[in-house]
Amino acid sequence: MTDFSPKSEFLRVMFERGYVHQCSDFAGLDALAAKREIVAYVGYDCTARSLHIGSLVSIMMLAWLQRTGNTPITLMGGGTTQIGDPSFKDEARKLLSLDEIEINKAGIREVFAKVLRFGEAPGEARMIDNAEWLTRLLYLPFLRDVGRHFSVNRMMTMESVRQRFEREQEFSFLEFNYMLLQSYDFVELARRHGCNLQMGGSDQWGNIVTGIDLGRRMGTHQLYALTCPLITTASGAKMGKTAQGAVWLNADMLSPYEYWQFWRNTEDADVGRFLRLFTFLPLDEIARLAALGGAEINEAKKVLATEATALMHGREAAEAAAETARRTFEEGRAASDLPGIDVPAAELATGLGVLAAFVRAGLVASNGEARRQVQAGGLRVNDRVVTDPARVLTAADATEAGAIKLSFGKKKHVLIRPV
RNA sequence: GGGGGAAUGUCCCGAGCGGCAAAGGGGGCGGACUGUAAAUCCGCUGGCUAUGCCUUCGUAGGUUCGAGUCCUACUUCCCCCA
Repeated sequence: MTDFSPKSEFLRVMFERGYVHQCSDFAGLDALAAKREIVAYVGYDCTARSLHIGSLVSIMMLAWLQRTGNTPITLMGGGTTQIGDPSFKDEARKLLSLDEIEINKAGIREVFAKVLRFGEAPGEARMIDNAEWLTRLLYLPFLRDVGRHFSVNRMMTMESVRQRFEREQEFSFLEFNYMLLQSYDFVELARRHGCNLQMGGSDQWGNIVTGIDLGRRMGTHQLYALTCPLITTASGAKMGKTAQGAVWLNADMLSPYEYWQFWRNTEDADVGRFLRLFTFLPLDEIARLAALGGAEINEAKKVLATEATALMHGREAAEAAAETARRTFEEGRAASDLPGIDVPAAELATGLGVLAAFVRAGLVASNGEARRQVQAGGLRVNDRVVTDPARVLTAADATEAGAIKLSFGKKKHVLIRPV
């Protein structure tokens, strides 16, 4: 794989930027890409109201695919989500109701229009839902047409599920069918839309090549697999976890400001790699930024944060987030567009306990935690460390900007606005 | 079908001779040092109207002044024999 030098622009970008983990046939895929004839899909199950940055690598792959003249398909898993992918899972996830799936699907759809151009013409992206065909399958015909091509023996030896069997953990027949459905999706997309490539995370390798196999047995054109590596941070942690949980892509789940902050806090050693994976900046520019040493690397992190945020939330929101961060961290002022909560003026008039205020702002989970943080010196009001847990906030604490700034640690700030 | 073991702080692992808000890790959070980084060191890591009160150890009962700890039944999981 390392000595392969691609002729097509698409594969060249994939290699240069670090998107490639495994491919079923580099040369074959390269030939298709050179003719700009790739029609590639990535499937997204509707397990939450928004995708998180775990899905971002594959979204970027689709974006590059389109930018290099090929055709992307985003497949919503309206059908497969009703089953749940067992790959590399310790236990079955709980079944989602059809209503939940619909809500999630609606939330997830939004993100793709930001990096892909949709339409009907060649080279324009399609959005398809596998519920379209999966919900209409008839059991016996499906078993006879598709099921007969699957070897249970072989499926049980697949890496993605082997642990489940080895540990003798429950593996339901429902889950067992996921692989059949995903494989069938690939065939269906090949037939309906001329799809010839499925991309995804490295954990999807088994499911994807099984689909290629099914295609061959069911007489489609040649299908291909291309997977990207699972992204971890330089210090080995799974990427995309914050105190609040996952790093969501939708603004209603995680504000652009917080999203910007996530990227801003990237480890030094990851800056170059993340710039290549998560921005469209040219490689020479990235090389220059990644070469910055010592404190100067912070400039590169700001570029990363702003570019990555602009991709998901728009240039304007990204610049605003950058500016808020600059005022907050570099000037130590209370930028007015920090996250904030409204508190009735009447309540402030009678006095609001600091502990309760921090809980209300969502910075700490309980009064008890707030109390402990006071002892640790982790809470500040208008940049002054809180030392007295009995302290009461009143309207007099509002600064000239008209708000009270609560800080938890060095990085989390919330404004209390009297209304 | 028979025999033996296990379920602990709702993030995970895990100690716990009847006095336990319950050892120790990991993870997470805060503080110090830095550069909003990493590494390192220190602290915290049930709730509350808080020198006290309330709720936690698979579920439901029982013994006891007092139960995570003992007894009974049930649930789930693991191991051995058949």
